[in-house]
Amino acid sequence: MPTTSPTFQPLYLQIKTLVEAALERGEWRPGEAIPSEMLLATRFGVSQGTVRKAINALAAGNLVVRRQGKGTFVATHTEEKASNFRFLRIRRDGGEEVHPVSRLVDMRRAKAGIEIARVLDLKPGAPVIVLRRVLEYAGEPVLFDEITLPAPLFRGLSKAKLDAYRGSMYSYFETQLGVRMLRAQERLKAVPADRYAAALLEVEPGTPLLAVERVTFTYGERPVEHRRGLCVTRRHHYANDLG
Amino acid sequence: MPTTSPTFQPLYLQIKTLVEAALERGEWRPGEAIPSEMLLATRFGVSQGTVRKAINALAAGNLVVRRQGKGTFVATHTEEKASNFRFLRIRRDGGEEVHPVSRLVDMRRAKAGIEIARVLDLKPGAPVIVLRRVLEYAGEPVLFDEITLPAPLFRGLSKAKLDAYRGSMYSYFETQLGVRMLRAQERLKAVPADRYAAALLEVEPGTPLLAVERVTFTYGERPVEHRRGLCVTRRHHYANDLG
DNA sequence: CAGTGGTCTAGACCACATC
DNA sequence: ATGTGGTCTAGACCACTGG
Repeated sequence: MPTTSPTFQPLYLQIKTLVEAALERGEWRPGEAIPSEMLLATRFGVSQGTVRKAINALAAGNLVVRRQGKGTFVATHTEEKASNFRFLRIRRDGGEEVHPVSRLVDMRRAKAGIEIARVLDLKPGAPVIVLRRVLEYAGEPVLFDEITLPAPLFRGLSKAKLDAYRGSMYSYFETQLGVRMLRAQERLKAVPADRYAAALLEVEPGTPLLAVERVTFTYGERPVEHRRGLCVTRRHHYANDLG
Repeated sequence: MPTTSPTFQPLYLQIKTLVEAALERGEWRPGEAIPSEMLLATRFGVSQGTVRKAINALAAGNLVVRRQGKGTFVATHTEEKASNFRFLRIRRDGGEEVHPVSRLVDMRRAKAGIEIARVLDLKPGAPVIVLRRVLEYAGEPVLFDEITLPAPLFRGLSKAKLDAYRGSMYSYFETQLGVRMLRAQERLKAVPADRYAAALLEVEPGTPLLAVERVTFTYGERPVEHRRGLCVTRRHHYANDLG
């Protein structure tokens, strides 16, 4: 029954919160099916229709994926078609889809600067891990990323293991470290290539590059990654749909 | 009752198509309320719940806006909060929201080149209107747009009228010319400023600029605008959310 | 075949806005 | 008080998947 009160929240949103909490606590793993609507309905003591609305809301936020006839599954970065597409917006100009390959440049431990600390909600000087990598499309270096992660959350990350892993970086974080990337904010600018990026991306210093700054969030809107990408847009672009 | 057939389409989607057609034919004007769910249900001979699903689908595509207790309204570019925000992703770095001001540079008639013709689904050489304008944030030129429109659809467009109009360009198109912008695709690159853009944007030639190429669609996925923007990203950025 | 999500209905009631 | 969209329920049936 609905809770009538000044801070009214519909029942299906309360159910949504409960299921979301179960997801966060790992009751079902990424890729696994969650219980059927009927089971959840009896578990929470509401009708199937109410559970349906709750799950639809979760599906709208890409926390779960519905598949008719099969069930509802915890979203994962592991099996997304061609292992990409939810967060990577860089495309070839022509249209032919090419799977980029990631090449890890280096990895080191560092302390959070004041800006990184602010966006990751850390104390300045907190330990972080900094990864650098290059994405190559058809052998051509296109994107240079510098990725900053809070060290405690990503304990156990090693260059060797990441190098050996087949699959996307977010897939690795999810399956090996238990950190799930759910949502991200990006800010784009145009900047000239510095000497270091120019060398890695095989362009002249000063070449205009697309700078993509990303903050990625996990459950509870907690920021867990900062990423700065520099992209050569000679034969590639950043695609965006405005609905 | 549902139509059982090999090309099955649920009833609510059929209703959605009917309402969409009514919107396109202008049965209700932008900003106006459409009939209540009950009225539409009797009109189409289905239950209120089915109409609800149809309208929810339209609302998800931003064709209509639902307002509890008031009704469902045809989406409009005229009253969107602060007259912007659905398509303009350029923001000040700081965060203080500043309303940009549009300054029309020139307007001329031309013939579609091969590329423009392709994206606007016209024949090469078809008549188009080309607008150029600068967007200023707090008096500072930030974005230079070159906007190409199919001439027949935008008959009656004049520089004087556009100059005099208070409100966004899409609001003008919608209220004065009956062309509604519903959806857009954007492609972003980083490019060096040419001399002309550099002068208008008050930067040095060669300065990296964010190039935003947009194709905008109206009902039926028909492209009706091509736009190329060049943006100074010294104190501004392009904001994007990845869900 | 049984089980899943998806659709459709009818009715009751709630929250919000307006008069 | 009335009318709007929003929630909740219960039940029936449909479409899809897999054994």
